[in-house]
Amino acid sequence: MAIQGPEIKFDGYNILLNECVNKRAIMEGQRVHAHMIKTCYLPPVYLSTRLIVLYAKCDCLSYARHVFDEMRERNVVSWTAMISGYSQRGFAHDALHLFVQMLRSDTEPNEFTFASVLTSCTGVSGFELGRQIHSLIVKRNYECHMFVGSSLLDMYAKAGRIYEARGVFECLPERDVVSCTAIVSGYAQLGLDEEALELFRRLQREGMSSNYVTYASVLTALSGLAALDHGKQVHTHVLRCELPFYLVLQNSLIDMYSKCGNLNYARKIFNNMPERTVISWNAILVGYSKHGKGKVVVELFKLMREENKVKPDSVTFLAVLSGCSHGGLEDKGLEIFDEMMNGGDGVEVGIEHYGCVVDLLGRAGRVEEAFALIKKMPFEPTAAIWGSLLGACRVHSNTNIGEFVGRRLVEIEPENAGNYVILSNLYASTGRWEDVRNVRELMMEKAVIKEPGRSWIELDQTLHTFYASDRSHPRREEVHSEVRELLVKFKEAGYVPDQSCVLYDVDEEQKEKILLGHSEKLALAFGLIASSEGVPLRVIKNLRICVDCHNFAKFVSKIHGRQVSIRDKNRFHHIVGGICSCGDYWRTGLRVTGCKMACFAITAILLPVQRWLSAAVELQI
DNA sequence: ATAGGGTTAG
Repeated sequence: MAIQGPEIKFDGYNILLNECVNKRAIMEGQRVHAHMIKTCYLPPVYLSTRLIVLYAKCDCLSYARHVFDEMRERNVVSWTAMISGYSQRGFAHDALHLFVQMLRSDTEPNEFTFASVLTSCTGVSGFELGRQIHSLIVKRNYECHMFVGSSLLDMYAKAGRIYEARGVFECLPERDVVSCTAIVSGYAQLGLDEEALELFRRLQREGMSSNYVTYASVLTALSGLAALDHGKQVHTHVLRCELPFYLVLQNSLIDMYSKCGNLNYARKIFNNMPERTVISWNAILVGYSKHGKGKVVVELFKLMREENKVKPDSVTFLAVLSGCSHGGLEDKGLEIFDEMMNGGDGVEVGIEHYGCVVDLLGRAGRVEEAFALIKKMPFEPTAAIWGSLLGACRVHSNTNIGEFVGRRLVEIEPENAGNYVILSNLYASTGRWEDVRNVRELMMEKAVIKEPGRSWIELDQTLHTFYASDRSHPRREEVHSEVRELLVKFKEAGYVPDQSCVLYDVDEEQKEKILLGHSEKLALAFGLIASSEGVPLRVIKNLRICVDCHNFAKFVSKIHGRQVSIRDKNRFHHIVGGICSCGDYWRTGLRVTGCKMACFAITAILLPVQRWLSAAVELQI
């Protein structure tokens, strides 16, 4: 590009800068900038604003800010350009700070400003501020503006206030792909998977259009439910649509297939990708890690480093470390952690990484070392980290450290009933009945049960959901009598109920009844009666599976010759012939009984027409 | 001249 001379007019600069913005040509932009400074002492507001946009888009925020600070006057557009520069690059604090300064300077924000600044109010911490900004928006009558509305509802959703988000959405006079996607993904990101899918289906019926972002969100919800058949439907559908940014969808599909228990599909998609981002690698690594395939995780990670096209990030290390932990590769995990500590790949060691290593050491029975690591790490240990160590103390019967950790946990996380259970079982194992009573009393006083236990199984494209002691399923009578029959059969084969996870202080018989009501037993029993012999059973559980149900599942696999896979909150358990891929190591889960019941069935994610189309296409993987 | 939704981890 040739710059003619000092006689060039302002609109000439404008055209040049416009080109630079479109091409993200930072070098050329800087030349134009330098030329401008030479020819005019202070450029007009709109030219400086163009420069701000250019620098912000090219990730040179400090240059952008410099231009902004040097401006002799600013208008709403220049303020907004700078604020959205910060917002889009993730500098939420700077964006908000500047927004407040803008208000102080008596510049009236417009719909562009609000849409942009709300992006920086994400998370629970930004929520209060977000609400204040909401009131400004209401006063200025921007609430029904499509861009502002989508941003606003997204802010509420990300702060966990889904009802407020839905309220904003319902008030929008018009809807488009973005606002619809925002609300669907809001539900999905909060783990309200059925709600997300139900809303998606309703909006589809009402004529919403979808793009790759929409399908990515739908796949998130399907991953959460492990709804494999529906996931395949969406897969065939997006293949037919030939959507742009297919890479993002491939990332989602890798995650979906691995969370639905189908690692082979996930791997095929990964292998066939023409290009991969760090998210693609992370998704497949996490997949293998959750399935306990530590060796594959390590091999893939090696490949990733050798290929050297994509840099590992902190999530990569999380996946690799937890892969080593679940796969029983302690030494390899420690080696990788060492490399991290020595700054090998330039990834900062975060508290989550320490958490993985604590888990890994604890699992290997190296409880003292795990404890020592917690004490010397430069972070305040979280409840999750103490909890992981407590689990290790339980498995490896380390009463000394266990007692210390248990007391600590009960202090910092008094609402979590699971902690009291482990602590009291620990006391019980050494005959300290007085302490057992005290802990139980404390539990009754302080603990709250947050999430009811729940399991589901997918058969013939329908998700059958069971809550603890469920009596709502249409075939409940059959299911319950099947569980009772299984109990008798399994006992003859050597099954002994393990009551250590039962919270309540009741007699043996009562405890056995509670155990039998556990939702995964109901789902397994239903799977046995509702599917043909030899069909593998795939059960998903929202919490961690308990020792007893794990054992029960082993008997299902052994006596009935079924492959059983159970995905719990933490990982997959693949059980064949009575042996589980997890090697019988996990932290105890918390059970709840007598809660509300429901039976949720979705039979199709896409509209009938699209379903018919999908059925005609073979999956191209 | 300035604007909104998404994919991995926790």
